[in-house]
Amino acid sequence: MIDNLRNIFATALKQAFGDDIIPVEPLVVPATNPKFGDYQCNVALPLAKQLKEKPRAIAQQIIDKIDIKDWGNPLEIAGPGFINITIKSEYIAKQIGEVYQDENLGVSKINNPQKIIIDFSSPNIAKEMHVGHLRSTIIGDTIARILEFRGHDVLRLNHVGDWGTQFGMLIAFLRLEKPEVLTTANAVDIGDLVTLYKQAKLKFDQDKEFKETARQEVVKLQNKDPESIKAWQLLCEQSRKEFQVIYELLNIQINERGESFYNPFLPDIIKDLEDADLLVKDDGAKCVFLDNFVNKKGEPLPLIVQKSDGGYNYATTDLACLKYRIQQDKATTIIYVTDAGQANHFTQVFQVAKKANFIPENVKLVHVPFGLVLAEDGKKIKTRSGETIRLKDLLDEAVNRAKKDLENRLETEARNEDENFIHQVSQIVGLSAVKYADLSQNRTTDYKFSFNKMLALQGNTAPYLLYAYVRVQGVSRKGNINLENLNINQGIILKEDSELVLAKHILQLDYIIKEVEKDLLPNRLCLYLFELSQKFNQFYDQCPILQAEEEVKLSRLILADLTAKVIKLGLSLLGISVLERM
RNA sequence: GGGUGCGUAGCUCAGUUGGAUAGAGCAACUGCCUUCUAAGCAGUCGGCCACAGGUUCGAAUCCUGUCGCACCCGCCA
Repeated sequence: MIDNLRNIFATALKQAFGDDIIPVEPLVVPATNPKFGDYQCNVALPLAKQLKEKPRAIAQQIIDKIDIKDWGNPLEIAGPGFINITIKSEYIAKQIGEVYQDENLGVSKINNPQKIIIDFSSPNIAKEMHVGHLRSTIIGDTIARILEFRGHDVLRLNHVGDWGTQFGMLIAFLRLEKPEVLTTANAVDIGDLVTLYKQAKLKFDQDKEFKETARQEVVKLQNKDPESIKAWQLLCEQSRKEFQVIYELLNIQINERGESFYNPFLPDIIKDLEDADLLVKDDGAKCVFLDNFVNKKGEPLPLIVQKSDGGYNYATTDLACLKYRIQQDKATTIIYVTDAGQANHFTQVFQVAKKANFIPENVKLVHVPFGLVLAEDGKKIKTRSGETIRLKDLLDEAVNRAKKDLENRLETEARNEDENFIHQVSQIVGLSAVKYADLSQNRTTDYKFSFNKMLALQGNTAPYLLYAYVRVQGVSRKGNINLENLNINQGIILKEDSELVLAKHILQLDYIIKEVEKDLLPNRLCLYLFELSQKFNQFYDQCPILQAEEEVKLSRLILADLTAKVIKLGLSLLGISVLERM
């Protein structure tokens, strides 16, 4: 819809002022206020300077070139020179019919699909996933789903922390304390592993002799000592299984390709940087000096790519990663979903990669940063004893609370439901509440985590959206109507205000999805779905469906069913499933 | 000290990239269930958009400065 309008206005602009006109983007946007119509074109104001004419006169000349009678009411010039566009309700009705029959609900596929890598989640081996991994995991997943839906070729990569000095430490410790862990699968669970890790760290910091053993263990690992590699693989396997539990709970698809994958390519990176004349030895470490990054004294800051002991660090891995993803995976867009604290790191790595000519013109590197999850008091989220909260515990609590809410409601409403129903509903409500609460915030800022707010049945929450969907299914059950078999041929009738408002909102799905694809802000999709649910509830309140006369009833059923379809699609893009009853 | 981000209603947050009288939700208060799930709807109350300048037809949005908060800053990731 909006694309059509933009084309119409672009053509009109050229007809009125010639091809040389410098276009102002965007040409058409949804109206900021319903009283200004459905869409508006604001270009006359900025063009005033360029054309040396009055804005209202410019607006008039644009209007004169537009033939509107098929789809809109006469265009109006308002205020200093805004052009207000109102779409005829017959045209809206026609569009609704088309969207209803389109399997993608009017969202077109992209013309030039890209190969996109999304790097997200990325927990560390031998550690448990905690709240900190929540945002990366679900934001990354949502972005992947949206880009896939638009037709891109998406590769989801889990850049797990599966390498580094800490493994030497852990393996050395286990050799002493729990050797069976290193030779048998499933000898400990992850919780114990985390405890052992902490003990190892303690010993590492206190015991000089142990520290040396740990160092030697790193060397053995790096030299591919079979016994050490075997131990390392067992540890990874153990963690992997634990991650999988979370991913299945959250319905996350992701391919593991950890840091260790890039080990063989690290020496080449140093060589590349050397060949590009970028490498400088400083204090024994090999570095690349950066532009626009200075230390306290105003001297350029280095990016260290090889430590003085010969070891590589994460900057090196990230460079190898970039090179591999571009050359081997043929990625044209690479997206990193990490916390905002790593913004500096990525600017630095991207800068060096560009200097080293790793990044061709057509490749886009995108850091998608997000803020922290805070406790309700605005401080860092922690358990009472001051430890980080395990992601598993957090999700379990959400589900348990959802279950309690449900059981309370069943009691007050004197409803009887079986165990299976209660389990399924609380599972979906609890998990979707956590996901939705996160995704509905603008990801760039920190947000306060509140079970009460996310599980609330009113407001911009998952349960509110789920309920709107359930209401439609309720109508179909009550009326004994199969929504799959509605006869669309009769056409849609939009007479009541709330019908028209709902219909117009449905038609914006296409625009919203494209906006989210562009700026990678899932909260905009959430807001759209929330407003959709609100508009549906208003319609539901004001327009009886089943009691209406036959033609109107069919039309309203289609509108309700289409709303449900949009909610279902929208939520699926957020990684959330719907319920038939709740 | 330098860098980045943030500061919007009592609370939690939007604000479509510079557009019209700044919007939601929660909380508080008032109405609406013999009618498709009231888990809803309608309404009232609530603002110096941190502060001060500047840019222009027009600023919560862009620039400069000040204050406050958070995060990052050479061999961890």
